[in-house]
Amino acid sequence: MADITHWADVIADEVLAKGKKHLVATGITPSGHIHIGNMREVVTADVAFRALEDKDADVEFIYIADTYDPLRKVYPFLDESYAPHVGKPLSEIPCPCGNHKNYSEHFLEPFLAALEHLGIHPKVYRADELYKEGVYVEAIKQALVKKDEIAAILQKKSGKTPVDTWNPFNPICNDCGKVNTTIVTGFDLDAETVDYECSCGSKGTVSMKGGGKLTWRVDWPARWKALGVTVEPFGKDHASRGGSYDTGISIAKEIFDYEAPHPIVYEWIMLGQKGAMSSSTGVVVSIADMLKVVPPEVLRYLIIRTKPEKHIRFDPALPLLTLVDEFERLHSSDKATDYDKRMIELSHAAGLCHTDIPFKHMTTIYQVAAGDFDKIMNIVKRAGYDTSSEKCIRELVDNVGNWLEMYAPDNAKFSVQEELPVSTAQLNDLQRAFLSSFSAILDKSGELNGEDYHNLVYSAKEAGTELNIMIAESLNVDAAALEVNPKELFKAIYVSVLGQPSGPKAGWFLSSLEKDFLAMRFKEAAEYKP
RNA sequence: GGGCUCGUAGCUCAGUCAGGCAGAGCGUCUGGCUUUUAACCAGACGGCCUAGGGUUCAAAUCCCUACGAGCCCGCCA
Repeated sequence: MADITHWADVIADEVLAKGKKHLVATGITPSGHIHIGNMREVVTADVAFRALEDKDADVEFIYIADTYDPLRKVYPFLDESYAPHVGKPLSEIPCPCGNHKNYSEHFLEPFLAALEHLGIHPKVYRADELYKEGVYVEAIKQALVKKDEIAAILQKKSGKTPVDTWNPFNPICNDCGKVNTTIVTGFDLDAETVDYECSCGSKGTVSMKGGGKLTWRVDWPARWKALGVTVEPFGKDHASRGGSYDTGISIAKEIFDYEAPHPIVYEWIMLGQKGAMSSSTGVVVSIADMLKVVPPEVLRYLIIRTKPEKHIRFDPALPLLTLVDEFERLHSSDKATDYDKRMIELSHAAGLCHTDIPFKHMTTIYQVAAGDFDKIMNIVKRAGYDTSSEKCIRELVDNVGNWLEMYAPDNAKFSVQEELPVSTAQLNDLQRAFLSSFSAILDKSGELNGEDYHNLVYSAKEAGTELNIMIAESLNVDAAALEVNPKELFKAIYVSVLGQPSGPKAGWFLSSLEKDFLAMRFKEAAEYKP
């Protein structure tokens, strides 16, 4: 298929058909750890933003943290001391670790840091500040005045009859501090105040500036109007008929006289085989954890390669490596199509450095070197990779080390066995003859580099070499009749050292180990009879 | 009880909007690299496009129905 347009560019075209000036908005409630499911929203918004920029639209990009939402419950990661705070706005609750200004900042700070790494730079707003600054005052007034109209819209669209004390505005109780336990008893448009009664027994008056918030379904369209939002991605939870986007369209138009933003509905990210990512089920991979393991561009690519309305199946184990691989190939491929190039372009996160060492390959180097950076650098140099930027290599090494520790499946790991592996019992006579001869040669030779080792192993099959003659003698056959398959020899090496039939490139691998250790180990293996 | 999205090679997915020969990567297999088994290169294998019906000269693509997967609304309006 020729001329495949990336979804971001399709969206940009659709949006541009409506006008030239745009505001892309995204918002997340920082009620808990912000995970890579949430990341989809932000990356989706950023990609739409970039696509619009590329088409010379007059476009801005904002992120609104819903810091004024109430704490819904005591989440599993919170202790019971949070029970009295349930119902209070997140921005008014103490920080779990004590190092941040409040509860929402605790979760927001690492997330904003992650955004930087991902090359996403929206203008950041906090809902509590917007309310306190009075940005919502006009909307609150209209909502209070048109309360019944709003109720009618909600009833018609979502099919639910509101209770008679319902009000689009929820005052924050002056005494108990909760936002979901109050009812509105009156308001004064000139003084910009609202009267309330709270289930805690308190009665009082609050300001429209920071004294309460609009209920979510009204808050959202009010925000569109107040800030001028024209494009916004949101999860499918808001997207169904009767859902908050659906009611938002009507409320925006009929109450606030505003056209709802262009929707970008996205699906959830499924974690491995475990189902949807969700804080409540504990199926979560935080963005911070992912950034320890892969470059930010790969995370962007994960989101970008899939259309928003499709699930993304994400598995941080081996499939993640495949993803990294795919990205690296695409990045350096000269066969990339325009579509591929566009994806790479959109994946780009500024200020990053690249090495030409494949991630997958580094997992081997890392384990051969047992994580020792100097050894890793030696191996990398010997292999002829670009070592001009040690910093880049170190970043890669850190990622790989974390991946091995956090997500690598056992079959991707190997380790040099302390004791002779029992599987050496399976070695055949040729393999034993090879190992004992190999060991003897190692004993009397000087230091060998990777290539030496490599050549030495292959010399076994060439008539007239020392190793070839020794093997023939050991097997008591004529050297001319000796047939040697190097594959078998390599297998013998891996089994003796790692206890498994395959392993990393033999030359480098052996040269990274102590020669004396190898000589002894191969001798033991050759003689081992259970 | 309603609604939304998805279903294409062993795996992950493009292609569906705008109908025109069934695609890519990974994996597997084979071969090459005068031979670094997790490097690299080339090739091959691999499909009832979930199923059934309809529209059409022509359907993975549009329409209807069923099945499967995931999710949402109804509770916090």
